[in-house]
Amino acid sequence: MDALQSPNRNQLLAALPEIEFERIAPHLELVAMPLEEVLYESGDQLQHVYFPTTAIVSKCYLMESGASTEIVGVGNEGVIGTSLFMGGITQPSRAVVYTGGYGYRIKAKILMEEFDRAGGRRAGSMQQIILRYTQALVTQISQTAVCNRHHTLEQRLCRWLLQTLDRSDSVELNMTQELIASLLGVRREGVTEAAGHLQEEGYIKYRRGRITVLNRVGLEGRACECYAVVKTAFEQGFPRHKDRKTNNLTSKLDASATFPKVKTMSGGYSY
Amino acid sequence: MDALQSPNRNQLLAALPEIEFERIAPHLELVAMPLEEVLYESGDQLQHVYFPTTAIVSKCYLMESGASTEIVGVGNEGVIGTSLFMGGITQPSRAVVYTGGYGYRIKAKILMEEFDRAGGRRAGSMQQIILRYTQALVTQISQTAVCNRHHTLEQRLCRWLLQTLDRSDSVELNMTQELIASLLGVRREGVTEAAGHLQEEGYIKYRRGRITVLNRVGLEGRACECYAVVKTAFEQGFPRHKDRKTNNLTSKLDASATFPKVKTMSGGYSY
DNA sequence: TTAGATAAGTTCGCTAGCGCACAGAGCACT
DNA sequence: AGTGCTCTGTGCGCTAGCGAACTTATCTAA
Repeated sequence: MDALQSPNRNQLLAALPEIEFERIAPHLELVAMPLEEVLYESGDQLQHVYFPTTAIVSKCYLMESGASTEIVGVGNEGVIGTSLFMGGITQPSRAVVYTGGYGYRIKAKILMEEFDRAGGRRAGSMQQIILRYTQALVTQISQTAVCNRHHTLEQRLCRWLLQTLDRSDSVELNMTQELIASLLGVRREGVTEAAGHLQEEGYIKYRRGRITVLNRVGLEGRACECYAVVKTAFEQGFPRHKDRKTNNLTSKLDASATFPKVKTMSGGYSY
Repeated sequence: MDALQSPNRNQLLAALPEIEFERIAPHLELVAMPLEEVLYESGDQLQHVYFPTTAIVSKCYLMESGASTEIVGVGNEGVIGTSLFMGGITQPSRAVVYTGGYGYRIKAKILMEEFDRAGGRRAGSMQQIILRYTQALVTQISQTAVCNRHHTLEQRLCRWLLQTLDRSDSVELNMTQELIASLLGVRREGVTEAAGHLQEEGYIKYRRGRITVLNRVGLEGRACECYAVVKTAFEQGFPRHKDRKTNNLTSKLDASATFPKVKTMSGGYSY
């Protein structure tokens, strides 16, 4: 199996103890998550929960005016479908893939059983992990609220690029300014201007739908405090860990072999 | 006991089934929550969890610049301290009382035990209620993010007034424009202008630290869609319910008799 | 190689909201 | 009645970001 497509590539699955992982492994299904795919619409009941490995997903709110804004992004550090565990209430947001890639999905019902499974008097590992992630999610969304109110377009762009970079395994991001603008909830021209500025200073290189980050540290200096706050919150909830070895994988996982390999640097994820 | 100071006044406590409520009742402690009191600072480990009855609390993020913005408000519809249940990770926000009143608090450890208590294979009621509330909280924070990005000061002010009104039991709110401005994350003068405008149109009356809402429906018309979105999300998670009768209350609860009564209309809460 | 499409860059007038400075207005306490 | 303090109102110049219309660059496919 391609190591990049191992479930371990998703940090939440990787954080699961062996026993719990083995229990759900037969139900994990590797799926392609192409650009623009909508995982769920606002108000949908969730059928599946997604653990991205290389794909990056955005939860967006679609305004009455037709405009759309990202509330939070989810990559291999997280899971899409937390509202399922929170009582199955629907959400007023949609989930869209904005960087095509792969991920594992699992039927909502099955994962829900694992979530409710208690270990003695305490909650099970799945529950612990999901709740911890949800807390990090809350921090991230909160910071977005603050950021939208107080920081400039350029600062927010830097933060967003860094977060996307952290979820990616390359310094090249494939996305148009139009797409970035719609996620940041600003004009496309605004992104052109800010990105042009960053380009002048040599932090990034922009070429028709492809950004190359040349100076990551520089970007961090230009981003607002929000980037660091979110990153810290995540690291607090999920301290660095060693990867679990993926032996004894069951049949369904081997389906990954049938998927085309994705060429990437095998860079570490540091979000 | 003053009905207004009954634990039932908090909607989450009221939603607890009798058995679960009785179990935690001896540990509930009625406390005064005066204006400006800080329940916890950014980064604190939580010692208590608070269920407001008449007080209203704001979770704020304090920026490096010294400015502060509200992330979400919590009144008798909710609870302060959800991060405790999410793995005990600290939050980068502080909780401050912005409308003085009362609430019940309970030691974190005790409530945590109740949270982890499973009913058979399924989660207990406390867990269900807290998680549902957390989901509503996420929606609310998300909407704040959207709102901060797209809506005008006046729209946000209307939304904020309505939400505060929903958590209150009167059409009179005691708060200065300065306070409102710091919660909305805008200039005081901006609030003066927007509030003055609403006053001209007869929606509200403003007099030195005291707002009277004269035309609630009018305000709803001026608010952005965010108000309705959040309200709907909350009603979906917590459909209207009948109040549980509060018989068999234990000793500690009677401590309420020693607190001064708060004069209010006995208006219904409709948030 | 050329045509068409899509992405990125540029310009211009406009507005919401900021920062600052200051002028009244209401309340509390002597 | 007066003093002082805190709140509210107003004016002015300034900036970030918007909306719209347009040009230029780059990629793709016939």
